[in-house]
Amino acid sequence: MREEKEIFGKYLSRHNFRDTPQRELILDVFLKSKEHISAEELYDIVKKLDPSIGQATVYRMLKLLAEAGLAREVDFGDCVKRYEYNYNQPHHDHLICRGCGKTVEVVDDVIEEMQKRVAEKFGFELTDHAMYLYGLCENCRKKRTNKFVLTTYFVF
Amino acid sequence: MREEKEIFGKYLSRHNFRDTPQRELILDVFLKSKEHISAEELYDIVKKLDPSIGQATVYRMLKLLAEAGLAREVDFGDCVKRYEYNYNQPHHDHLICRGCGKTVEVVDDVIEEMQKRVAEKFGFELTDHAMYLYGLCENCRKKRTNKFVLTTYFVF
DNA sequence: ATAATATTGAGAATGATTATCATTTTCTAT
DNA sequence: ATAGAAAATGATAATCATTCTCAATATTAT
Repeated sequence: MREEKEIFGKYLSRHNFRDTPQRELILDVFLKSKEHISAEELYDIVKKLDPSIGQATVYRMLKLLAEAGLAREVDFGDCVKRYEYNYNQPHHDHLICRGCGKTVEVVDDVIEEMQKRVAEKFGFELTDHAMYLYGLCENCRKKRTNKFVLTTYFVF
Repeated sequence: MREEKEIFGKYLSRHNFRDTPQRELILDVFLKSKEHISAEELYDIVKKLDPSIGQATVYRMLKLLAEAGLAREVDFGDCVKRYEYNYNQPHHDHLICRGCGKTVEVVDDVIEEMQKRVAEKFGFELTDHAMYLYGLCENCRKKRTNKFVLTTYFVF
């Protein structure tokens, strides 16, 4: 936590950006937040602690955090940008349940390696990737079996 | 082309949806379109052929096509829904150049298999996935090398 | 043909995000 | 410490893709 603040502080001074109480508060809240927080969700928490903070500042701050390498943008396909803590965290992708929305962080070295090779096969140098695996978790599979044995579309 | 229209026709009658000239025109244009077309792009073509067609109809039609299995939704991360032709097309993912936006359709059996296994490892039954590999194509790499030898961020 | 119902087009509404801009705050050089 | 330059803020308007609403129209089964 202290370390992250230092990193952010260095990022600010390196870019001639300024250290403000708003940024400090938002950083605090972000570091304590649960994974995959959206700007709106973060703003809801922040404004309880300081109602004078505007939501534009929260949006701006999340962008800064991503640029500083402390946050990573994730997109579960609903067109809402979510941010997860990214400092000293190993890279991972996401497994998401189509039934209940539960997410699991996953990583597989073979996949990572093959991605690099596929890119190279087409003359690309891989910079990054987005991989989201969608499925049904155990619970939701049980629900489906009981209620809709013949259903082919998963609509709960 | 005839086959796709039949499939769509069956889809309509199966759901008690109606066959309208608007739907026929939009289907025609979609089938002739190049890959990864957005609703807006499709609408631009359609309205040249029949200016009386509203854009809501195009949006509605793309949703129908996806439900009928003729189109597949793809999302390159810019929050614009794009649709690609999906009938009798083998599944594939996308490799996208961060420099110029060029896309390549790719598929790798090892990755596909490992995705299934990863999901199973966590008790999930994989239903589908989204995988986008981002990188720099050969051309854009050359540009970068020439102009910004020491740059670590790829901003063209 | 008719009735029932689906579809349409225009425009309003939405929802997340960004831009604008006057005001306030921070930093740096004195 | 303080002034002056530059950056940040908050309120609000704007944006953009998409969806909704609804009255008018078109399609289909009878």
